[in-house]
Amino acid sequence: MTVENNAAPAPAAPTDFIRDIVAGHIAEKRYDGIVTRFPPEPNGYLHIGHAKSICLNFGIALENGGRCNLRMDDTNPTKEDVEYVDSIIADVKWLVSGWADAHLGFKAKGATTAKREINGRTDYYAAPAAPGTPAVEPFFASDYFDALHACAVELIKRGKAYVCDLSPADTDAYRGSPDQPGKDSPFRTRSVEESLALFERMRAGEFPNGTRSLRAKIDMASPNIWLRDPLLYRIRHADHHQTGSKWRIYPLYDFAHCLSDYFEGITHSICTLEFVDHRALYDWILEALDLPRPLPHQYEFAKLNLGYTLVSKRKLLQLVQEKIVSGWDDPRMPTISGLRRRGVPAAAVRHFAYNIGITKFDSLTDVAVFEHAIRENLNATAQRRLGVLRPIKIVLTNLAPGEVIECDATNNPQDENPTTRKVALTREVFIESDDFAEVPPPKYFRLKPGGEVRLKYACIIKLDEIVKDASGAITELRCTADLTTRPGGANVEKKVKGTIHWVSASHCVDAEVRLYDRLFTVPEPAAQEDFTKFINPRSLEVITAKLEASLGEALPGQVFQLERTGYFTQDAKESRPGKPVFNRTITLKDTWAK
RNA sequence: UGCUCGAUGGUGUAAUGGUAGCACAAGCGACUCUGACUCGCUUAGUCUAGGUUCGAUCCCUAGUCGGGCAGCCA
Repeated sequence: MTVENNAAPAPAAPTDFIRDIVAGHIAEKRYDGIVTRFPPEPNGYLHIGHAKSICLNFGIALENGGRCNLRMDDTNPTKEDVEYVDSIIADVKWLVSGWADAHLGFKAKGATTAKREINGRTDYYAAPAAPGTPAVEPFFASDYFDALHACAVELIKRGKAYVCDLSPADTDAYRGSPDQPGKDSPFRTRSVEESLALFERMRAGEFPNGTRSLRAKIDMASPNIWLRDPLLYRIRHADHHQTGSKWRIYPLYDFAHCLSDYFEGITHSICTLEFVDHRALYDWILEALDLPRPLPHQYEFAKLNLGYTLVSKRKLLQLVQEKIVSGWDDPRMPTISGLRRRGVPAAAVRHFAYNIGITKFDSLTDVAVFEHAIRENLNATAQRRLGVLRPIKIVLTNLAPGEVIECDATNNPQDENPTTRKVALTREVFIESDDFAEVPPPKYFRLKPGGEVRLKYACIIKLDEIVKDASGAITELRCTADLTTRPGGANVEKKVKGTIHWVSASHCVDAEVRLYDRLFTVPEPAAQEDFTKFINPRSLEVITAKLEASLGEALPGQVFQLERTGYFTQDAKESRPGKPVFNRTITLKDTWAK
């Protein structure tokens, strides 16, 4: 069982230029309801950049009582895989869970488009699953291959598309360049009948890859390159992860996407800025088909750039393939699955997405904004525990061997009515080696020769003696515990400057702890010629820590604050009973850092 | 040098013709049985030049700078 953390308050709904547009459409009653979609290609794992898009699309659906369809944009069989389909479903569900689940658009398993007539015009509609449908799944663009094919045939019949025999290289050459108009393909004037026949033979698999294509007949001299008779279908003798060997031709993005949006009744098709130039084509295709229902429209926003982070499926794939990280879900990865494994709560990701806003400005977001969202959430929700990362032994000489003093430790001081648990104080305890200095720097609050410090929840101790071995290394610190400073004792109110964390040497568990740091040493790894040269050599440090005994039974998915140290979660993948593994989600802020 | 999108403190984002605000970061201070949290204070901004207007971050013109586009990828 996992414990989900959605307890932190949700931020107020943001406003931005896209939400303003939607609000305008609602005011003028332009659509029956608001339907958005999140349409990843299943060729990699989702990352923090996708989370921004998910939060936007689901947020708009949620705020307007609408729906956001999850759709696999799987029109290129050679790059896609079911592994990715499965991970995307899991990641979207995780991110949306406890927030917009009710607005997540899935379809009945196996359902595809329904063909129907509206006012004498042919229509295709892909309905969402009715409430209570037992088996559901995401929408797939590949579900629409039949409908898409019919639309392509219709376009040919209308004289708006033609089969072109130009090779890929010649197609390129004929396209011209941004400042040079293209020239018409010699096949542009081919008859409708001939194109229809050839397209059918393409579909039947009669021609090799690249020998022919279906093209829209628009304008080879258009200043917009995407209007220079763009390809609609290509021949691809490849099996598809959903449709098997049925198809030998596959639609391209521009043709499939606008129509998939239309089939699903999408009202607002939101994508990133690199598609601005495609919008004219999006509109052209839908308008060329004379479709009976209201048409969707495309709106673009700037994708996320995050400091010290890579936000590109292609580059993340490279990290995985070159084994620079352990996998897509390596806790250092900015993938949703990596963040989840790291211990980042979904609510923190959502809060972050809301905080950064939606604009058309190509910005670089400071990773501190993300870290703040994580700490803010975890501070409110995480149970506190004691754990020592780099132990140094203390002997409390006035406690008898075997003597156990039970102390009440607060689980979360942020709670309105905080609960407590028992921790054992014994003769031998560990403290953090950072919390002792034989030669203390200025303004050092912690344990030092002749000094006093409070063991949190226990009592004040005084350092009497430093014991060293033959080589001069410190083996233990001998201290006296002032038990009158315990809660309820005569001197509880005694103030010392430093309060430190500790664990009993006899009441603790050893755990492998993985200390993660940022993966890159430069703010913009993507801007480097070779980002693999800027991997942070200290992005992972593995230590054996001494943790409070209760952490031996920690639940995966639950994030704890090790007091004064940071937030940690049990590794869902590699932690084993009796051999726990913890991941550091993030450190606490440290304003004393030397 | 075609088309296209953009530019507000260090960073990100509000203000759409009427007091430039918020968050993060940074600095200082208070509090503290977490050098955390919280609280208070401080530093710091409308790319440039014209124009319209009583009034311009906002509208117009020109410029400057930056992003994107020439896959049979999405």
